[in-house]
Amino acid sequence: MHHTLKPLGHLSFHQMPIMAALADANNNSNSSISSLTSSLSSSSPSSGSDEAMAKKDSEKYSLRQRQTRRSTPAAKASVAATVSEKKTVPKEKPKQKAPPLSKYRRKTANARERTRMREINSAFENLRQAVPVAVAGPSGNQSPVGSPGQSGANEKLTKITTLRLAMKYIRILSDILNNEDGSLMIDNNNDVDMVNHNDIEREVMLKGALLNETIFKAKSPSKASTRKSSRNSKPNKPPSLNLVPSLDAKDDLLDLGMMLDSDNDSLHLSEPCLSPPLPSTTSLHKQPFGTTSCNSIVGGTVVTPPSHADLEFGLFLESDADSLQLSEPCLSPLSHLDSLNPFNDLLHTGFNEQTALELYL
DNA sequence: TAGGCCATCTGGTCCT
DNA sequence: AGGACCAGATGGCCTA
Repeated sequence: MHHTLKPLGHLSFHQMPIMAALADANNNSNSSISSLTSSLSSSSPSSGSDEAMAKKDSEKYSLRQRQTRRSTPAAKASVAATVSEKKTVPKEKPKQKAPPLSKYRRKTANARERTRMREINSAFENLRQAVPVAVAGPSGNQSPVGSPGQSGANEKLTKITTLRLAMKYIRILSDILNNEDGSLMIDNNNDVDMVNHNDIEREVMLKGALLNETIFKAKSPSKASTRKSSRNSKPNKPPSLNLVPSLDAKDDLLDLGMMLDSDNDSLHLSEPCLSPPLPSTTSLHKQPFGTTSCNSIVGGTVVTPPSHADLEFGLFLESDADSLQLSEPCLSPLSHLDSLNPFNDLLHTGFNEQTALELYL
């Protein structure tokens, strides 16, 4: 895989402490999810060894592990009671099986389950709309069908294919945004092949180029040199570790000011349709692309403020509670980063760090 | 006909 | 207690 741990940083700026805590709390409890995600990532061309395949097969059908009880006081007490009980009473009684639900409750439970599944399917449908047809292009090993309305194919993407394509699409967009030199090189040959054969992806690449160009222009030589000299006057220091924005960060706000207009709700580029979706209220986030980031300590955890990579999801994708859509016509939806992060829901609902990472990779 | 995909039912587990 | 979530089981539909 070309994607290393680096992208995790922009997944977890807000959620890193939460994710770490979740990873800690959910330790050893995510086997089924990880087996799912490992099977999802099996579309990667680099995951082809027989050993790995065999392992995946064995994982695919593995049962989920029983979760250890949460560390609530009541749970702790019950665990302690169980332990002491085991010590004193070697023969434990077989646990009484819960009686089956009444007909009424079984019916209502089924109805709820159907509703839940419908919501999931609805979210999948939104995701299908968001994934352009080309990501499933000829070089992809997914089914050769496109998103509805974008091609003549009437076939619907399966759920698993939709997830894979979404991951691939995000990867493509991330690759584009990760290239700061404007060369738009994508380090995944397979993705390059897909992108080069599709209008939508070409458009994305073009927008990426415009974005890079805009950022480059914004840092005009004269201003850049003056700022550079002022920066050079400061003594070299290690990345600051505090909660308030450092002087460097404030300086960087000037950079941002060159590029951004602001209304009450959002920041946007003076040039239309190319604004990074920075939350206007969070000064820590107001760093221009390509600047070095300083770290902060939040609750004893070192948190890396977002570089441009932190913004890459938000640039192209718009997310609400259960949908993920391309923002149109502009690249940026101009709303808050949290709401734009397609993993936001995952990160706030019990996914641990490893799961989120595997999903992203 | 086998295999993939899906919807639904069901029981277990966790959480509020 | 009841709801949410999850995964196994099952059967229907479709395609190669």
